[in-house]
Amino acid sequence: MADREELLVGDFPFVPKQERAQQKRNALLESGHSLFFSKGYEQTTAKEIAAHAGVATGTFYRYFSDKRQLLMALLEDKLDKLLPPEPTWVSCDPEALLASLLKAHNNRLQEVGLRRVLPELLPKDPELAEVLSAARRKIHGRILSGLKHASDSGLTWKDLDLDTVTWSIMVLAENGPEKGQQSGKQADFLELAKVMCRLVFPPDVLVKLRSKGSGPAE
Amino acid sequence: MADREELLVGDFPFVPKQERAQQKRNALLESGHSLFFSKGYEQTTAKEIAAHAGVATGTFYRYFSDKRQLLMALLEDKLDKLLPPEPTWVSCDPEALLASLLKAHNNRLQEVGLRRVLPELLPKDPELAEVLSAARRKIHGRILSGLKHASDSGLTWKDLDLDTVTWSIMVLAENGPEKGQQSGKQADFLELAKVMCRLVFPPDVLVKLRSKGSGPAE
Amino acid sequence: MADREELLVGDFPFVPKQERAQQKRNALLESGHSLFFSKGYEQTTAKEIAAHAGVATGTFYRYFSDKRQLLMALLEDKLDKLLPPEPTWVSCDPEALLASLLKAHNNRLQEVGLRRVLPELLPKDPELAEVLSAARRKIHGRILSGLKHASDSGLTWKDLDLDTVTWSIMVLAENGPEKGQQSGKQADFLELAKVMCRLVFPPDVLVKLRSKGSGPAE
Amino acid sequence: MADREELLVGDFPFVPKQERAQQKRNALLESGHSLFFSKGYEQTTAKEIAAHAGVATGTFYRYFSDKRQLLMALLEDKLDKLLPPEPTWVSCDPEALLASLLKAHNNRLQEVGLRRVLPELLPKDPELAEVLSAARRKIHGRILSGLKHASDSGLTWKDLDLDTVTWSIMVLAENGPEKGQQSGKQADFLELAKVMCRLVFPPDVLVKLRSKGSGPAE
DNA sequence: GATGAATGAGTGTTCATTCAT
DNA sequence: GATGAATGAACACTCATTCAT
Repeated sequence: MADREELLVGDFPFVPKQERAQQKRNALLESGHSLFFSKGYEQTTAKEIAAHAGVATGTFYRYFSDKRQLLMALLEDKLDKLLPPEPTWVSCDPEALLASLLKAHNNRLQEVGLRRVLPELLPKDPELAEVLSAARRKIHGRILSGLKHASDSGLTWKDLDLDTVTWSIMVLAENGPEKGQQSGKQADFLELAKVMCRLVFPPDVLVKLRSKGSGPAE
Repeated sequence: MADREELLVGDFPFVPKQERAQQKRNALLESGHSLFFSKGYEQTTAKEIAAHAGVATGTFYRYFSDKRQLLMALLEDKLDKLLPPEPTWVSCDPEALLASLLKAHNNRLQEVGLRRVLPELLPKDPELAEVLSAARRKIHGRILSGLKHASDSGLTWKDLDLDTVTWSIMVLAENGPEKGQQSGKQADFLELAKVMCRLVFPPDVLVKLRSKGSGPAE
Repeated sequence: MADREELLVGDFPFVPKQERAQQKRNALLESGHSLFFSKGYEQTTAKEIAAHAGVATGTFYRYFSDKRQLLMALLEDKLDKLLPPEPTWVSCDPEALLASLLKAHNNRLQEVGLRRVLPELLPKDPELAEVLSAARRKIHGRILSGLKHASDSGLTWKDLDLDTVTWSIMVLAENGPEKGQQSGKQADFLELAKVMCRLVFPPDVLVKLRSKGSGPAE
Repeated sequence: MADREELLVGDFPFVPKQERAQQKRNALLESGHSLFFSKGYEQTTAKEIAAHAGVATGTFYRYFSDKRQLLMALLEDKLDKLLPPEPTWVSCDPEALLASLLKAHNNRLQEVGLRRVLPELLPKDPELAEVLSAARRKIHGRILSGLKHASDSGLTWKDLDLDTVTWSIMVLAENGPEKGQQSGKQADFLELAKVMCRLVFPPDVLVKLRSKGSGPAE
């Protein structure tokens, strides 16, 4: 890859093999990520990933048993970053707060970039599906837990099923505005946040929260 | 293959060629549909579709210029069925009405079964993407128009962006409960309908509508 | 093909089957000819030939065992027309006479149009090659015989091998000017005739022949 | 495959990769050449060429983008060898000289062996046709230029069109005796040379040239 | 460890030929 | 006889994976 320097300088700094290996592995992961993202999974060949990472084809198979495994590694790497923090619903301005959370979450999604490959693979890779499903369950749990806090404080609608609301929020966040090029208008994050808040809080609660001034954040 | 009728009816001399051809074409469409659905588009070969339909490889190419064209034919066939009617929001029980609409829509989606292939192909087939995008725009338009009616009658929230609400309803309907195998809980249609109605009507409006008596909707 | 008329008129004129068959056979031959000519042999499919002749694919195989056989039939049909008459060398103006013969021959070649397919097939079809070789031997024989007449009358060069001269004349005629688009200049038939005559007659013989007056040729 | 050298020389450690690759490329070229020659272009499959060269199908496509490209490479390789030197007409024995040139040219043609494929491909590959046409124009130019020299020295017939003569010589040389298996007799090179010389020089000029003894070559 | 040339099963597609109607 | 739908072997070409160097 870029080992020429060592040869010139001698074996001096002696970068531990493991570290060099890690670099290569990361380069491959990174290349896989960017190629999967831009061309899709099936359309990306192992050779391309290797070339893009500056290593030989065979090297690819030293670090990953196959293309699929690289994807799984990618997922493990990135999936944690995808997990949003448990949202705080009770604040002086839940709408604005939620909007900023949504924006941040969307950026993470964008950066992770797996939206490009997942739909292609989920249906035919049950293991992958399970991994992802677990992640979604985790997210679902966090949101639900946040809602329960608010609900326990009597701040939410009484007639809505919290589970359904949770699920709705998650779906709306996942298919967030950014993806919405397809549908006509680009709803912006604040409007989306308002919609979500409407599902959670009766309007008067929002007014009350706002009037509290500096509501203590969780 | 599909000669069963003759067997039952006896030797009615001539099955018109066109009809036989239609039968074969349909068998291929059907096979394509079910294989695409179960294995995905890329993983399904023309040979397999032909075999599954009980014809030879070459026969496939008599009826369709290639795999993609079969998919497009499938889409044309099914896309109209996918279009939901413009929902009527104003009724004595919008929630129940909406729930039944959602259920019907979901059945259509299920039957059409393209959810399996579309995610795989959309990113790499701009024409297909355009066709679908147009369909979604149409749906979006219908929902929005329905909401406007209700809004003009002063029945809706005043502080929510109709476009965003429309988009939210569409997204929620598309990713409806059935798909929710992935996320833990299966929200049922009525709960989902309630959530949607909350986005549209203030609770007191719903009460008023209900009290109006038995207005028959659609 | 165009049998609908009979059905309307009844069995009245009763075109003998053989004749109708001949018509179809000829239509197929003609279609084969024109398609082979314009697209080459391999590039022409049996289906196309049938369609162009206005009959069904299967009908093709009633009249010809396969594509190759149609070509052979074509050859037999056309090869006789290809045979030039034994040229008369001794005339008052051999050059002009030869030029007109060349022109006529070239027209025949053009019309027959097999130059398009023969090169493609000769190397891989020994039987075809033999048929053609026989034809060429026949032509060679005719030219040689003509030359011998002239030679016996003492009109030709004495130091040239008649066989080689014959062969040269044949080759030049076959690759005649028309084909010469490829090489830069388009030699015209008279110049070519002069060249051929130079191979046969010493210049003074030509002068003598010319002075003989108007001997009618051929 | 072609490692015989190593076996003889011992284990000279590294056969440079490039050299191994060249060997394989050459083996493929050679296989292509011999298969095209014996079976024709269309009848030869890439798989066969690979098998004949002792490599796998995929390897073929490492060295050549497709079958056609291998042919083009073959042509480039061989076309230069095909170009005859500008013939020297003025010598003490033009006939003998020409005969030996013809023989040499014929050997080259034979070795190149493209006569087998060109007729098959020329009509349907305009690029190939252009490449070949250019080569022929070059040859035509060389011959014509040689003839002009002789003509300027007043050694040639005055009544023949030089262009036509040039073209005739070229055609005769191209369809040289060797190809003449098809026509009955095998004219030999000397006789053919005599014929060509007759087209260029009046007999008395030849006598004069011969009597000169050691005529200076060009 | 790293390389990249080699592999060969697998893909979509064509077309000469057959055969039920 | 005539039809044209059906056949299936064959082709050019790709790519995940292996392995000699």
